[in-house]
Amino acid sequence: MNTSVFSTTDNAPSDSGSATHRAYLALRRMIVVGELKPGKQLKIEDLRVMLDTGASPIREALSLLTSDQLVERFDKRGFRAANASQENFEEILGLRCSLEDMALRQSVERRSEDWEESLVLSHHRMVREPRDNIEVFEDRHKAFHMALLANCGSPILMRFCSQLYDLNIRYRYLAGRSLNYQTRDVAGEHAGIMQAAINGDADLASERLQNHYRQTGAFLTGLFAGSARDT
Amino acid sequence: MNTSVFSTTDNAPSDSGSATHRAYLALRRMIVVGELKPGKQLKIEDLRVMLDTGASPIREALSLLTSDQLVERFDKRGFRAANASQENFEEILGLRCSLEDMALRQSVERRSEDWEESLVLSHHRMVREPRDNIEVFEDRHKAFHMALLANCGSPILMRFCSQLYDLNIRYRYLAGRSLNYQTRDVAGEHAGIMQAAINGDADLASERLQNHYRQTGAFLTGLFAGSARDT
DNA sequence: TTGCCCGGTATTATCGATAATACCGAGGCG
DNA sequence: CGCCTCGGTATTATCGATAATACCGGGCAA
Repeated sequence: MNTSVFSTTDNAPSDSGSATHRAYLALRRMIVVGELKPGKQLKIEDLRVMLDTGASPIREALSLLTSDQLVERFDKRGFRAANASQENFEEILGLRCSLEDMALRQSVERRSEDWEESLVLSHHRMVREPRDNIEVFEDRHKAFHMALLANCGSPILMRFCSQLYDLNIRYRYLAGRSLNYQTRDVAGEHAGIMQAAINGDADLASERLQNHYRQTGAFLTGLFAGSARDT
Repeated sequence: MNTSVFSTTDNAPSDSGSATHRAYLALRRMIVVGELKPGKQLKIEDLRVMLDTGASPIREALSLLTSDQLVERFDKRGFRAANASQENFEEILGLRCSLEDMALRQSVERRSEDWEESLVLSHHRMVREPRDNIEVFEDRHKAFHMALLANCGSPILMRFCSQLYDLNIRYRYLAGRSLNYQTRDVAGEHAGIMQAAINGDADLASERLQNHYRQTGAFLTGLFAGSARDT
């Protein structure tokens, strides 16, 4: 299936791959961006109609998403979109910081020209992308962050990071894409991380990366306080 | 499905759960213990006959195993048991050391009476178990190691560790259960780790745990050198 | 009135059949 | 002689129907 670790929205034409793969991508997108709300029962029949496909691909896609932790399965009682909670969010944030720290340091340690170039490239693609289509911008954003880690030489670790990234970004969407990017100089943060990485300064790069995440994290955690939860 | 993180062989009666769940457990077992060799094509039809069930449960089980990294999926070309390689093994070993270190330290930091008791208990169950049925002993062994980490408070991290454990133990089976346990005082190592954990000495516990893993790791790596690979 | 039991209904899990696709080998062409 | 093309065959992917199961509400009894 999706051998590539990144990409929430595959760039291949939408008719590509199997029905299962299409369903997988579509459902993942819907969950990540919050079209399917946390805890929501995912009824096969509904989804089948919604995506205009058979029940089997849906089932299989949901199974796949289960292991991405985006869907929970209850034996004989169907599937649900994964629940969201502050604890869960903080767990994800913490793990992400730890694992990405690890991956980033390895990436830097083994840095090469190719890697540096891929960084510059993915960074450029991100900044070039206008913000009017949030979803594709977020794709670029993920691509950039994954590129930072991609040189770590550990596919499994990459996979974990990618998963965590998706779990995390979901909270960003859930929180509504309100403020956040406004006051901070996010672009500057990105550039700073990249520079440190290219310069081979793992400590600095990692520190900047962690700050980058924790700031967004603190912001989101704040929202949890006075949140009108809708089920 | 399997909400419990551990347990390779579920202890519930074998007819429990859905056909999918049964297939999942059975296939996982077969792959982990090496009955299905790395790289082997997993033909739906064969497995269907072997496990005496329908094709759908098999497909779904294979999908699930895909995300456990025990099965690889090739779109339109079916499934295979995951490949094994020295790099892969070393990657797993390294990640395992890092992640379990993290989890163990958190566990120790938050230690409680309940947790200490669960340690003693799972340890006892392991040592009590005679070695004549390797598979159930390995279950106990895993249970013990997972119990060490279980107090870390991070389900996702636990899941990762569990996955890595399975991936790793597979190599142990692949290497043949030859020597290994002979010369070393494995029992002593286990007890030592547990003691340090209970005493709240995270550094010592982690160090012992790492040694525990790396020794087995070095042993297995050695085997890779003069190995007659059978495909 | 309150609690329990029993059907009806909705939904999932599973199966068997069909359609789509890839792999392999034989034969033809350059 | 080697390469390419064209079926034949094996295998997968998908569908539609059926069986199994859980959820909900009405009716009965205490």
